[in-house]
Amino acid sequence: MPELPEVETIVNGLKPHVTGKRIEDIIIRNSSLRWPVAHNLHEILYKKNIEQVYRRAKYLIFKVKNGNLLMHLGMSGQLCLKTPQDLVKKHDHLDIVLSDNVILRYNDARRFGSCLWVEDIASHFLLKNLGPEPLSDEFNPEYMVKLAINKKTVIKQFIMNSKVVVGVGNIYATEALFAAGLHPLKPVNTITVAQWKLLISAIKDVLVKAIEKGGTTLKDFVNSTGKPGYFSQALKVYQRAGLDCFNCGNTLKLLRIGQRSSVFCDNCQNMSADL
DNA sequence: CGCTGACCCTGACGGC
DNA sequence: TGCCGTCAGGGTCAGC
Repeated sequence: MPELPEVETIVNGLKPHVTGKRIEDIIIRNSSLRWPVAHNLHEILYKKNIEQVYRRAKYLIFKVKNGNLLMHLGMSGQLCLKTPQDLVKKHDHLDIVLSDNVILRYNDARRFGSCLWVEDIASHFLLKNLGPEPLSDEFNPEYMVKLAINKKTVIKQFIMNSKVVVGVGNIYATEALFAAGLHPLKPVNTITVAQWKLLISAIKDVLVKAIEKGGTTLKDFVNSTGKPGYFSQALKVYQRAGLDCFNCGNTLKLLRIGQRSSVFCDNCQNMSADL
């Protein structure tokens, strides 16, 4: 469900309602997420103040005294602001009850998400090997050229690898490759500096625009207030296999790359080194 | 070390 | 109406 723009949208929505609030209760209805939710989470967090809320990769981080609550939404996770009057629904696995009757409610049908207590973010095994943020200056052509030397990995899997760069999931990888005119199966050691420049700008551009639209709702993405995002209307190739390319009119093709579906235009997206 | 595929889980959808 | 196969925005991990 959520890629970087969706998590960013949720974090931005939560910030004003959560920052500075005190944790009054933790209700765990189902602890079997990607990793088991600690049974003593209540004791750890009780009466602690949420000092800060921010995003790293696709993780949401709630900073409190002496540590952090690290959350990931997996494919189907939702994190919404609720009140005590809101009914508990199917797959509402976790409530973080805050002062002023604010409830942060985690819902996740597939339970691929996680909720972990982490004392030191920098050294945590889930975070310490992550690559740079895609919207940072660290994510630049020189960095990618250096990483791609001698690697035959195909470009789509490369940009979706969080050790290379974080936050680029299947939707935005697909869209950025189309925008940059690069075939998703192109080996990374054949990509020129000019092509890296084009691709990196395309990734930054698609992520920024998606954040501006409040994320992409394909099926069930909602922000912290339960509203959808509107970037799906701007998608050029994702979920459009078999339809006409907006650029050239050719039929868009579908491939499976690393168990993920990949839509592309074999006329506009080429394998060669020319631009 | 790097890459591939299996796997975690529920739900929606299409074909029969 | 139901059963079955397939697919879905994520990421880890074993095995080669």
